[in-house]
Amino acid sequence: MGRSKADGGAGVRERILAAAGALFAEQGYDATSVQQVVDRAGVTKGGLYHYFGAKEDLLVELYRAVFGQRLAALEKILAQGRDPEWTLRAIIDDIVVGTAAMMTESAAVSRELAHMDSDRTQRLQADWRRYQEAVRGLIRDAQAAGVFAAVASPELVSWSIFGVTTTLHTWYRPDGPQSADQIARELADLVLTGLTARP
Amino acid sequence: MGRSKADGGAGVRERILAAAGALFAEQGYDATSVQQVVDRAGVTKGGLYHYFGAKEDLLVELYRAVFGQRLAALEKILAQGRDPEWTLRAIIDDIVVGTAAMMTESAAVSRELAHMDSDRTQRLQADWRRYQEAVRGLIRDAQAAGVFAAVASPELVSWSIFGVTTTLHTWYRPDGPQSADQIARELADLVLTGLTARP
DNA sequence: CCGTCAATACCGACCGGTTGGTATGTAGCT
DNA sequence: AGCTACATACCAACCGGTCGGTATTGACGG
Repeated sequence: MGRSKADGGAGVRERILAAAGALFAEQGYDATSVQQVVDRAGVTKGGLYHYFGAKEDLLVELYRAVFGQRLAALEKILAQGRDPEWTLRAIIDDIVVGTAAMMTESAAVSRELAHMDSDRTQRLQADWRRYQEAVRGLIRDAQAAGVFAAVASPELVSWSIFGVTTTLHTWYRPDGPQSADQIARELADLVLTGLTARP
Repeated sequence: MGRSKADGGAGVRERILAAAGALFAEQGYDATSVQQVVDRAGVTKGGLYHYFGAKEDLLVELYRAVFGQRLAALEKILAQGRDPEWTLRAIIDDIVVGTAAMMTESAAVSRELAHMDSDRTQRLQADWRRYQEAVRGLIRDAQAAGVFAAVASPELVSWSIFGVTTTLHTWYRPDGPQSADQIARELADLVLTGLTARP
């Protein structure tokens, strides 16, 4: 069995992560056994535990892959210092398109995030809360400045946005009638029309 | 009357269901063992399997308790035959307040619904889809009649509403600053302002 | 009012199978 | 020789579910 190079093209570590992401998205974290992951990745358990210390590390790594990009994009958007309407639209666009681009991994992470509470995941959840607080702050400031109407609290608005993206995997299909760009634009239109409508 | 052991006064069946709902919400369905459920309910495994045929039946029962009420309320609202704005507002109010009133059970169900695929649960998911289709149809008709603006597709609007409610458990606290009524009103305001704003 | 019997409610030890994780081995490169 | 990168074999713990048994209840004949 000469399988040393040019196997699936990707490295073993990446194959394991991809298999884990797909299986977690399909069946859930707990319902997926380590054996299933290594079978799909075409390696053995020894191989997996060579690269990862525990099953939970797979989830953490997936989380980093998905969320690290979002956080980096957010800071880039905020750094531009543009008006609230443009900024919120850019955030919505990034989170929808970015989530759609890594659908399986995002689905796994958003579905399973809640039942991790070990020390390591604590930090990741803190990052996620920081992201949300940035969005809420943006809305709060714009409402205080009179740019956005106070139809709804910053909390409610931000949760509407995140609610759509965390449940995106239950209805979005890459080959469906609506593209990710379209969804992002519609969501931004709905939210921003609500926030900027004149009485 | 002869209660043998210290209990909450409720029947064994109800105690088991309540314990299961709480544990599923806290840890997830797969991560919760039958042993944990019976420990919290103060009974034994034999007792649980006297009332329920399988672990999955607990989820199904919980689902019925949560969703049956929503479906009944929807039909009552639609039966009134009022205008789309009033109807959509009533639906949003019911789903938010109703979900908040059974927070732990709703959290368990909405989180775990995705990875059930046995025959019995298939039917329940069909009911859920019917609920969604009713909301989408309402929006679609109102948009066609010119009552609602076409800022966003019926699908996107409906998913915004359901996205908030299925993620409600991650941020709503009964003793928090915002009551369920307030959240419902704000969500309805945000959505309906977006849908009825004049250009 | 009592004794009997059958049904119901519940117990707890137990089962086969699966789980996450590990100890040990080895092939190839440096 | 020593290190990395995996494979193989294996384990203790735990899983959902079963089963033979007991305590409690209620209907009924006498």
